[in-house]
Amino acid sequence: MQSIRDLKANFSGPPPSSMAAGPDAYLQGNIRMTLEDTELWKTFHGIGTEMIITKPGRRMFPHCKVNLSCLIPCAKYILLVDMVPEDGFRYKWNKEKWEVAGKAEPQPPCRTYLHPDSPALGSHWMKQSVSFLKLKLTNNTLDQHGHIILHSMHRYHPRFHIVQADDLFSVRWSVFQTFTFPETSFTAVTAYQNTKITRLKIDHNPFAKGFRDEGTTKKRRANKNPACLEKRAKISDMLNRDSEEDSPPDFCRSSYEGYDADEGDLPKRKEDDDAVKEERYSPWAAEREHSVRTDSPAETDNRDMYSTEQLVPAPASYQPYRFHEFGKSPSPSSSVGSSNSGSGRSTFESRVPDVATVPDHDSSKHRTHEIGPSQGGPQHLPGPQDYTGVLNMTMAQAGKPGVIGHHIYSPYSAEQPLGQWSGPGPAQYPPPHHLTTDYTTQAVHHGYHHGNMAEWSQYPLFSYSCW
DNA sequence: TCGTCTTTCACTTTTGAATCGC
DNA sequence: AGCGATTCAAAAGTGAAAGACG
Repeated sequence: MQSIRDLKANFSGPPPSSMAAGPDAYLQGNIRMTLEDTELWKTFHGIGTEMIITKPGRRMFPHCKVNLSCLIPCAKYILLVDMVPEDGFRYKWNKEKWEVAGKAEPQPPCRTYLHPDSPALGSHWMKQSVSFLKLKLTNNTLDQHGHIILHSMHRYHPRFHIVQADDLFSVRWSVFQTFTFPETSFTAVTAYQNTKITRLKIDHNPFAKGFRDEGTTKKRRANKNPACLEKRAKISDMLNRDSEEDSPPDFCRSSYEGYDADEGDLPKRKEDDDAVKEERYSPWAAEREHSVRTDSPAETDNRDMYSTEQLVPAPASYQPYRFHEFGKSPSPSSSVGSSNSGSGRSTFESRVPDVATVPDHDSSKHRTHEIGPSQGGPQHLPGPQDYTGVLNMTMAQAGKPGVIGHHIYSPYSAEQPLGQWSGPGPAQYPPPHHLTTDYTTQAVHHGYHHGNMAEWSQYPLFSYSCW
């Protein structure tokens, strides 16, 4: 097997898709990932997607659902998702648009969501769409449920990783392929700011059916609380006015208008989807135009922001953005490049070696160093990717003799109650549990790997710092 | 102290999985 | 064993109150 270090050289520049493959995985470079419900995502994105985050954790809506193809049917893959900050700013909703409100908070412990089916054969991943429905977002930095921790009023986008690996242990030796989709970026909030987003969510999320202004529910609500209906009418009226008259040029209108006109019939709107100009109508456009922050990534073309992430082949439904303008990517690794020296290393470039060559260091120590608020302030951009978390998950074997002294959650350890996670965290966060046992890669317990992988999906895989 | 912004919590409704009975 | 009805936990947004901050 080619050493990862050797591979590094291969990624000193934008790798052609064929090169995106790792050792023994030449096909990886051809992996295709397409986002499902892109129309819905684009509709939200056109307005400025917001995702509620709560202490107990909140699911995303729309939720991430992807299709994979060009995997090796008989090879095993692991699928992961993490959230990366779009930029180093905190935002506020002011007068119908988002504005920069200062520097971002120090990044909370970074967590990665492992798809419960992982690892699974390529054929398994390809036979149907892969849903991340159960992925939850929280603003609770003390969260012990493995939810992804985000800061409110900050912007993020999900990043999907697929790794060819027979088990979690071998992840560290594998090459990650990372995919991002511009339309999935969102602002984490504790309460919806944009009423249009609220409306969209209500009309598309089955669980929010009860709040729709139609059918029996409407009558019931009207009877119970006329004031509520009145308010809704107001909102509705406001929305209409928005789209009809003084809709600010910087504010999206087309997508929502179309939506309003044909409520709950998304597929039909597809025809009008050309109207969904994510760039042109996104509320973020306002920021790009009016924000005093000229250095805000928001000012760049949205597509560029993802370019460094893309190793994506070009799916019909979504054209990935390939490597260009590396330095502008909000992704941790690429940001590092731009912040450090402007070298503009691609995410992929940095990631590959990081994954495989990560030393068995004390990640908690490392972490404190990396994430701490002292790290040059909120604007400090993501540090080098530290994939020791991947090791952490392998640790899993909890309780098995072995390896690295990483702090990890161990569902198998009697000493550690389920729900304890172990992402090495910065000083301001609760100290991770320390396993009394160490691991070595040889300590892999095969039985474990074929056990309930789903349990691991709730625990941090990547302990790297995002900032 | 006051005002604004953000977060939290109780509430209502719907969904869907689990359970029970025929 | 299979099917339909029922139960209940989880998930959704609302709106008011509390908390944080300048």
